[in-house]
Amino acid sequence: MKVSSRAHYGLRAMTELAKAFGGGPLALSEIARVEGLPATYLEQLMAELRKAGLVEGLRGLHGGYTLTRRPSQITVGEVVRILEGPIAPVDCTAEDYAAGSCHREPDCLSRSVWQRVKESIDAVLDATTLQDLVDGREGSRTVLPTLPISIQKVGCYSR
Amino acid sequence: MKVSSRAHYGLRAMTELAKAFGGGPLALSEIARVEGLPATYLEQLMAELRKAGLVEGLRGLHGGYTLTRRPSQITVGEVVRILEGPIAPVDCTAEDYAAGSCHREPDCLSRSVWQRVKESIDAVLDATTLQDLVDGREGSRTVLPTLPISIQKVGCYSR
DNA sequence: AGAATTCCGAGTGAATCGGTAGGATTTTCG
DNA sequence: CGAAAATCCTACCGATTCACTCGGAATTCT
Repeated sequence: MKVSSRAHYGLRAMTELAKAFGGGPLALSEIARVEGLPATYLEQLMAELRKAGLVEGLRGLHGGYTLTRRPSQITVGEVVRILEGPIAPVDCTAEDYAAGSCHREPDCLSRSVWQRVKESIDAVLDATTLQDLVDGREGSRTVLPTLPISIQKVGCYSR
Repeated sequence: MKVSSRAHYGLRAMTELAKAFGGGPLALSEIARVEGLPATYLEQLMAELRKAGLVEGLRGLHGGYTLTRRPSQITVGEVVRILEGPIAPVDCTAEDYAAGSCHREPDCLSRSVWQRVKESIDAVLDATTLQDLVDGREGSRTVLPTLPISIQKVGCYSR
């Protein structure tokens, strides 16, 4: 249950861009220096974030990267999914999983718990924006959909 | 954010043992057949679960494995941690992480979100017992400690 | 005795991961 | 213009990990 360094590095780069938001573009070399990341590797990650439309690159002298949206409008979930692929502890919990394509599904007892794990990860990642991270705040977005009932209970009991 | 096949297979094997609990020991070959898992690979996983004290093996004819505790007293979290290692999206969220050993910790903005991801995964895994899976029920154990506030909120708002 | 089973440790092929290398293109500035 | 600084693009690569196999020893029941 580790997150790849791709997602980890990429998110760190995005927090730097969030801090720099409003000023000019931030050079990749600068991000790499501040965060202590290998520049050429980070280059690949930025390319994917750019293709996904989260950042744009400006070439030439004084070039660099900028966020295409305000930091409060970009969730950690977006960033992670681009670099990490879909959040799915097991294949049959991925969004693109065709119901029934695992022939064991009818008598599979373990799927439900992985499904709840996935949903709870999604909930955290989608509730948190880059701005939240910069402000050192917990996730500010309330996520509406189906949450694990066991967790909802705990939340309510706690009052 | 995938779970290894070790944990996945191991949990499936444990659900079979949970179903068989109370009867005699269940042979590994039988588990492998029913679950469609490679027997010799599963053998390794069972060895780890045995060394951890979750199952015991009985050799010889009509031998096999049995759970050492009732299925309602074994959580999915225990099983997964044995086979998967500690749940930690990034190293600095592991239990054995010495605070401050990552020199970037003071200005690391991303750690908090990984910490909340870890806690929410733990919450799901520790709330669910093998008996819950057999009964097709959600996690029955309420987990007391610190849950992500954002999620608690959602739980309460939903009433 | 013999069959069925768990136990044990080494080995292996392929995939993935984290990272590098080299160069082309674009932009700014003197 | 021409040099410097930056992004873009594509291929490669070494190490590790992963999922799995193999061979055999020890144990237990019939």
